[in-house]
Amino acid sequence: MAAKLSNGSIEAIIQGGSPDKPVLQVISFKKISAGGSADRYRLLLSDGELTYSHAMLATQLNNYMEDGLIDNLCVIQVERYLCNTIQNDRRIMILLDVNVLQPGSQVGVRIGNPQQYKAGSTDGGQVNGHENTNNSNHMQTDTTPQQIIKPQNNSNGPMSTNNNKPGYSIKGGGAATASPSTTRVHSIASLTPYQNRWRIRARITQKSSVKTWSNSRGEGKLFSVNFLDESGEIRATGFNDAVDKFYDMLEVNKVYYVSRATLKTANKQYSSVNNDYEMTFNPDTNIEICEEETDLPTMTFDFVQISDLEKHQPNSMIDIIGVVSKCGDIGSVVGRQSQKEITKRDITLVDQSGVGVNLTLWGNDAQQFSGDGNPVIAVKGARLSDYGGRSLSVLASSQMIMNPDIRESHFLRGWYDREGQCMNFDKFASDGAGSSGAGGATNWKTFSQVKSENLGQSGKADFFTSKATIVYLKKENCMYQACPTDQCNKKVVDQGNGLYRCEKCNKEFPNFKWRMILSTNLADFSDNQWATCFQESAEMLLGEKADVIGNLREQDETKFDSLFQNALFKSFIFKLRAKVETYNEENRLKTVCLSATPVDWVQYGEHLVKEINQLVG
DNA sequence: CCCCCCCC
Repeated sequence: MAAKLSNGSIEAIIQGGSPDKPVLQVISFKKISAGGSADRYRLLLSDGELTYSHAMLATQLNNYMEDGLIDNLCVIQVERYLCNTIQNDRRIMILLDVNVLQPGSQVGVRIGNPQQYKAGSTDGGQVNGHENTNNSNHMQTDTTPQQIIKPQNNSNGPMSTNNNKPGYSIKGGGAATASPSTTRVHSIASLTPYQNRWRIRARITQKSSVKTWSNSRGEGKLFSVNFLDESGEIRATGFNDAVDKFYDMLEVNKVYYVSRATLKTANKQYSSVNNDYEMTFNPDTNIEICEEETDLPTMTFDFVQISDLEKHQPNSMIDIIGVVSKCGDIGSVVGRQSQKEITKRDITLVDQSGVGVNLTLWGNDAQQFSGDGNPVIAVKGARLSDYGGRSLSVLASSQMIMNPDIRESHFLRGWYDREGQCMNFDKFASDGAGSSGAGGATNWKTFSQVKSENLGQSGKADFFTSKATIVYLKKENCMYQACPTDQCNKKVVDQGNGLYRCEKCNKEFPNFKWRMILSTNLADFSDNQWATCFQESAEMLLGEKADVIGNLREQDETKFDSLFQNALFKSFIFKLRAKVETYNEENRLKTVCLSATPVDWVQYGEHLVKEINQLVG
């Protein structure tokens, strides 16, 4: 006794109608992997009369596939759906909420004798699209949220959610289901640069302040907002005139109709928003506030499990959730570029994958943070770095939420209180070779890898560790007379009267201290690399303290020279920092040695064994 | 057309 399918509903939907909660059969499905981002599922649906292959499951329902709730030949009732026109007038149906009425194993057969849907002239040749999945851009986008926090429409507090029950399907909010206003708008997930007539209805989840810029390409001001609907999210940016036109009118949490903005490919490196495209407001862009009640979500996450962070590219943006197992003290660092002091705090996040990761908070976030009670922290748009194997940083553009009222958070709370708090957690790259103290952060690279992987070329510094041999040391100008004041290493001016003047301290001293800046060419089996060693690492290479070396230079040139001779062809473990810097409009890679330590051959051997084992598989 | 987010 198979369920009765809603005959004719597919044709109705494709032709713009909105039949209520159609009952359909899933003939087959196909997982579409989108290179690193979340999977999407494409379904071949039947209403008993027609089959239709341009149907996608919203990714927040992916668990229906992963848990086997939807299988071949099962019968579903589609509680909520969208149907959008994409390029070439093809219609794509996105299933937003479904109920499985009968599993495929119970149904066992194709119900009725459905024929492939054939549109008029516009859809020609695409009826077999189910087996031919890579021909449409929409199939490869990954714009739908994994987790959705519903708007605060009841009394459960500010993070109220309707989806923290098992399965967490999104329930349509009564009147909003298939109402004319929802069917006439496009879903964010369906937007591409290749179509020009669309309108979305979406909630603003984040709004930046107005920022001005000035560089070689010009100057101006801009702001950006994130839009979110049931299908996904997109970032939109307004420049100059668009700032004046839209900045004040757009408010966080309010819902707007947007049309006629420019769509372009998003630069994922800078975006925490899960969309291949982004929007730029242009003079034609129309934005209107939507005053009606909507059931649009307020926030989405696409969480990465901590143990999976290694699968993601360093410097990318990810969403993370974990329990604060350790909360470091507040500290401060001086920015290399800005020379400004900034406060920071390192905390450790853990999850049920059994791995812990460092998360760095900056400025106000660091100051205000308290780890009391081991809270759950969710961060949308944290920056992933490969320091220490993997670590995370909360940016100004990130959204950090303490104890969010979502399913994952409740799960982690229960797990941590029950067992997590007693567990020992793995760390990334706990490969201890080359580290003396607790740090242990080791990102091993050969010099040929440094080049082939373009380390330091991204505009950000890259840190790595190499075992290398000194093949050349540049003796000239490797030392200077520096201000004797603690902390101040400014070069002093010899006044010729036995006094040395420091311009920075604006003081004269009867003495100075020797400081070193030593250029060295390092080699490993794969390539060689110039690096600059300052005081401590230079002392390590030469095997003497800087003040001794300085005095030798003045008093015993033979011994001074022999220090350099003896250092040649010695090997060390080098921690290096590489970054492209610009001198006279010329870019070159600058590599600075942060530390040099004698090779611990046992540890280094263990590291090599590990690498060999990894190569073997 | 921004895209800096800091330290090891």
